[in-house]
Amino acid sequence: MNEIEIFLASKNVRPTAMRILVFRWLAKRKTAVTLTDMEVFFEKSDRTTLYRTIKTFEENGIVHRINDGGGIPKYAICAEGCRYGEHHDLHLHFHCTRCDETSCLTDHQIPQVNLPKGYLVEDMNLVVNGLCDSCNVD
Amino acid sequence: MNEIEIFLASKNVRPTAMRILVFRWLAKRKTAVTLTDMEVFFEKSDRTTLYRTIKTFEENGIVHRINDGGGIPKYAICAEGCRYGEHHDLHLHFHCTRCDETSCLTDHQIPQVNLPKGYLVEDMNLVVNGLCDSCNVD
DNA sequence: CGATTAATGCACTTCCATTGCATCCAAAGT
DNA sequence: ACTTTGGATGCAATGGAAGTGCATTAATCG
Repeated sequence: MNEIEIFLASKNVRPTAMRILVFRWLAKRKTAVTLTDMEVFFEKSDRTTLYRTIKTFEENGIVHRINDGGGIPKYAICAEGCRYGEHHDLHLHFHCTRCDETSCLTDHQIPQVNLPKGYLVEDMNLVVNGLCDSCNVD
Repeated sequence: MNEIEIFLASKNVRPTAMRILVFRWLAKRKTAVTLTDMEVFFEKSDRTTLYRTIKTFEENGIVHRINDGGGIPKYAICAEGCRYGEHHDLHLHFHCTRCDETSCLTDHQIPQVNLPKGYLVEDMNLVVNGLCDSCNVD
């Protein structure tokens, strides 16, 4: 078993060939991907399989889903220590309005916010829209 | 002309009967609504009309679109001084995971965030998930 | 009152997510 | 090695919601 197989197994995900391929591909990406991105790259395999693969990953704390406002969910590999329903990815997400790429700025935590009395925080999601460093070059 | 008609006209939106009804309804709501919510309430009128009504409102700074992570956009009336592409609604949004209602916490601004060099901010969207005061009553 | 422009309603298309079911594969027991 | 069993995969179909084209209606302006 290689590193990826061990990792998947440690997350209670059976390391099938497909899952290993998908994970390896995700790990190399610097920005979050949509299901359609996956479908384009893995043209040999079925959309449903990819859909369920990423869903399994999400449910087992391997990736987190990002909603950057575009309406289509994107996925990126989690930081360490995530579990389903208990993700530790309270970093902010940056969505570039020019290239439409969304990336995790894991070094940038979401600042503390105060809420009105009676409100209980479970999770937070901060998306910053603008120009990424690659596009901001006019 | 009543108050609503004057307001719509001031936003360069012709105050038709439909639009006045929709605006009045929106103004009474404490939480953001989906297109489907509107469709259910205004069962007499066509979905497309409601769709275009809310779109017109959005384009003219009357409502803002909220993406609470559920994938389905929601809408709420803007604070004063909004224009299209220049919304002043950098407040945070609270999404209750129990009742699925989303509300604007206009008193709570999004805290300042620092970004890596080269990144240009155009807009921000902070959604806090958790239990609202009504649901947090175990 | 007629002409012009915008708003509305209906039908249709499109885009994805999601599900049902049959098949395949791989692990676990015999 | 064979069988059994459950999960993984692939195909087909469903479903939900956004969006578009076009004909019709309503409203404004001269």
